[in-house]
Amino acid sequence: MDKNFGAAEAEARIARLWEEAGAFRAGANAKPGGQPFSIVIPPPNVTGSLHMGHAFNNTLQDILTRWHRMKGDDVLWQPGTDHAGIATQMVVERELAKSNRRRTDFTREEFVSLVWQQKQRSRGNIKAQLDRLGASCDWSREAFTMGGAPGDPEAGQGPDFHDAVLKVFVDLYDRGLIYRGKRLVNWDPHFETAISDLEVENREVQGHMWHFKYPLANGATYDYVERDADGNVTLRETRDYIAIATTRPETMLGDGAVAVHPSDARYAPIIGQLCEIPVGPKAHRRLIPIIADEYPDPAFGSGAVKITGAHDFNDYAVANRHDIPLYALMDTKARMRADGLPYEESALIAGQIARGEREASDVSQINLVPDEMRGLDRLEARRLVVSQIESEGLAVLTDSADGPVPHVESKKIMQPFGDRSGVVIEPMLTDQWFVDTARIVGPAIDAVRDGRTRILPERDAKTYFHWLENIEPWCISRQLWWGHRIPVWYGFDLNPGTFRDETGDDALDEIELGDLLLQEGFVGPEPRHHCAADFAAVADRFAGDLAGLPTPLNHARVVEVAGAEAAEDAFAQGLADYNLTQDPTRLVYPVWRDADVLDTWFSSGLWPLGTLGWPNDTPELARYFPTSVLVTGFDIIFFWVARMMMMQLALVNEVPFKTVYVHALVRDEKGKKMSKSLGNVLDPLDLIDEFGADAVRFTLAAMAAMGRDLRLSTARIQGYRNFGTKLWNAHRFAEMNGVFAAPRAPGIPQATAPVNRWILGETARIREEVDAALDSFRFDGAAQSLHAFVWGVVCDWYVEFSKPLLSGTDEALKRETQQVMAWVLDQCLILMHPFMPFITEDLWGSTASRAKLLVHADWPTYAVADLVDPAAEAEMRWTIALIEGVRSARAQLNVPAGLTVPVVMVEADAPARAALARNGALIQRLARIEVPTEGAAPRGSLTVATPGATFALPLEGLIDIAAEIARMTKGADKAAKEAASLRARLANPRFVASAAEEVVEETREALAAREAEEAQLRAALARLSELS
RNA sequence: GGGCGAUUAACUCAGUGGUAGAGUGCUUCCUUCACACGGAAGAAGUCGGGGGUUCGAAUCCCUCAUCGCCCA
Repeated sequence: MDKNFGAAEAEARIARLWEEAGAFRAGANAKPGGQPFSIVIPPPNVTGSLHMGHAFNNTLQDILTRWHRMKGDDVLWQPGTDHAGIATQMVVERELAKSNRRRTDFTREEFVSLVWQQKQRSRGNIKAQLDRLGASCDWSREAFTMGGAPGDPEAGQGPDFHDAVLKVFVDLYDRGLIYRGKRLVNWDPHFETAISDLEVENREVQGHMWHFKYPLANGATYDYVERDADGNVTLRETRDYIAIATTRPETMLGDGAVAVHPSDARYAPIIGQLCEIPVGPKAHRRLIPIIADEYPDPAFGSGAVKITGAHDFNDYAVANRHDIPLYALMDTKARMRADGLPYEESALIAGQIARGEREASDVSQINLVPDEMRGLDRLEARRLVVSQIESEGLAVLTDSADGPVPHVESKKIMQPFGDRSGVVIEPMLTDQWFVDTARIVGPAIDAVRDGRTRILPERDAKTYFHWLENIEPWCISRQLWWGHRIPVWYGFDLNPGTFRDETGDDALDEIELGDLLLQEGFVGPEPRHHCAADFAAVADRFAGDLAGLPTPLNHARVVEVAGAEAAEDAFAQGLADYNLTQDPTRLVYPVWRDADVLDTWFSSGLWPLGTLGWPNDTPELARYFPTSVLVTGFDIIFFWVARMMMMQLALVNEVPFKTVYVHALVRDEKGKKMSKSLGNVLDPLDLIDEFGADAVRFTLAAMAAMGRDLRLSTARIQGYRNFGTKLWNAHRFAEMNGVFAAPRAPGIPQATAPVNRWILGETARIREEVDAALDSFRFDGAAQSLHAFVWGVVCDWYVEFSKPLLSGTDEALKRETQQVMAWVLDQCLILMHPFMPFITEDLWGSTASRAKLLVHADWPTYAVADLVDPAAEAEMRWTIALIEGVRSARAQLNVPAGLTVPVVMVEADAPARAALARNGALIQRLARIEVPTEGAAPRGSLTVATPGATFALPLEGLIDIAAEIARMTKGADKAAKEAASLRARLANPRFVASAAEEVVEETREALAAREAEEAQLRAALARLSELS
């Protein structure tokens, strides 16, 4: 054997071994009747690459997966990737940009096909990276959240996710759980799409707060009075304006009201009055009402807030409460609108609405952006608005060194940014599709409350509840090209009105057609829409809609066109053709499909069901659903976990998983969250290259304390790489000593020597510890126990103890030790395998001929009760104490390390004598002493005290008596101090009365031991002081 | 502003009622026939401050301070 494990060479070789054996296939190594154990991987972004968070996440899943597989459970770890709408579209657009091309240079179909090609190119990344990590997922079942969608070159090879997603949309739509509405949504002006509030990152940035005056209508005035906390008047003046503060002056153009708090006495006199927005051409200044609402904070700014319902979420709520119109000011790129009615006309209509002279029904054509600002960027418009107000003297002034100046505060403000685009998000009034989450959230809350799904750590259940209990409608439409296109088609809302086919000839002549088409309301203002999984189904619905129309319009052929404009043309063309030919087959009813796609999370919300083949009734679905465990980061509890819970419960009325293990984040060395936009992402492959996958995995597991972020340091990884080497060299030692060559009986070896009986017991302890830790998802506990056992027990002690036995002359003892060591090392490999799969599999294969790969080895079930021999354990503890005592004394007194010294047993009780007799060989070797003789302590000797015995190392002349006195005094003092503390505790009657009996007993024993130790050391000290 | 969490050895972190632990680093010694990615022996913490509950508190409660995260 080499001195080190060659990770780079071995990892690839072993991965191939597993692959060729189909070792990770669903159900591999399952015992007859094995319990199902299933995990779905949190699907990584298909065009992405794995960062440390993924490495962490997948290491934990793999540990659980390998552990259960070895236990003989029927295991499935389901892998796959996510189509990641915006992110993937962005990757392709960025690629195109390199050759100066844009998405819009292509048709939608062409572009989507480019994305599929990109997906083909990059999806191997994820698998290759997971393979490097040793992730034992069943790649034969790889799934993709857009599998089977139009254009998928691999359609039919995996689960048809597209089918499932559309089915769910249609199902929820039919149940009234999905609706379309014009709502204020977060709009990303870079990607020109709506995004959900979870995709918005609120960041504090440096901003400004401007203070402006809104003059009261018709020059009205009021007494403005400010009071201090005691009610004393601190300011009284007559004002003809109301002051507002804003961080976004450009939105003033769309103001619909000024709001004050109903309790705010300062403004009570003017509630209900009108005031003037101080921007825009003077001739068409708009008046807006001053209203009372709970929203404004009287203590903030002036206490008065301008209400711009179409551009702020808080204002939107106020506007809805007070029926204030929502005037949109910006286009999809967040530039000031240039469409709609001219400013003058818009201002006029808005004024009529404000005065109650006109209904505020559809205000979308009203564009209150003054002509000179139309098309400007929002920030340019802001500058213009500010300068206009200031030049007109309507800014609130404040004193400065140069006299009064406009009051502009520099302050930190919270601003929303798109988490992908990084641009400032604009609240935007648009038509979108929503899931009525309030109606499906109940079962998701109940399932966790009643324990059908358990969230670990428990604290994260609070986050889950908090979010679900305050859930907002979920905007699921995205204005993208890459994604599941919404299965909704639109067509004109045609109404026969009062038209009758007077001629009764089931045909329409030119006059009749004219009567029909020109009558008011023939085409309704909003298109009709129908939802179905495909065009054929939806065409039937539209055909049904046409039934009420006069013949032959009621038999118009439903055809699909690109959009509303194409539909107008097609419809007109059909009518014209019919009119010319009277051939009813020329009549068409054109419909067009919704251009939007679904939020990626809508499809990944189906992940557990969809990957298992739902809606088909597959054997895997029956076997592995609900899944056993979901392992995921806390940052997507809302995004994903909660939505999966809601969706699976809404669809099949079952929870998607029984346990959710929520892990913390892997942070960078500064404790910052790793993110693509920050560019501080670490590549786990670099670490694997440097230290090996086993070391990286073990480190992550050892640091996986529940609910706490981990900061990865390479020093720690290196430490666990060394740990792997340690394990390796223990095997190398065993090989050199014939351990693997010796004949072996199956099962747990019989042992007679205390050292062998002892290590069997220690192995049983560690097996129980590891199982208990993994049962409770304490990955760190399991890793640390294994580390302490393999290094601290097996390598430090058992291997050392074995040396004199393996090289000794007692052949029976030698054979026994070889067999026990072979077994113990096998147990190390088995128990370590879920954590360090590569090195253990390699050693497993190279140290014996095996019936099965280690990945399929049987996980042990032996217990402490079966294997621990208390007598052997006590004896070995004593042996270790003696060796450590001798070593410590030697080292502290600078006895040369290589020198074998004589030893005299000064006193010893029966157990100590027995232990010495049975373990003399190991003690002599490890402590470097000669065969002990019995007698009084010679002059000038070192003293070593163990429970029940005192030994002396006669080293007169070699040692410094004063140093020995100091050492002994220190030891005696320490024992005395501890004894005193124990004595005090036992002297307290309330301790004896109220503490558990075994605690009291332990304390008594500890006291006795300390007292005995002190006595031994004092006696030795007395002898020493005679010398000096 | 609301919520959650953290504060333990020089560093990174375990440890939820019974004598303070790990990895790395540090000191001294050892190239002893598994391993220098090693061995042996050490030094090192008033467990953030204060108060309380308890026979007993790093651990439970209160409070303060500092830091972090999430939400507004």
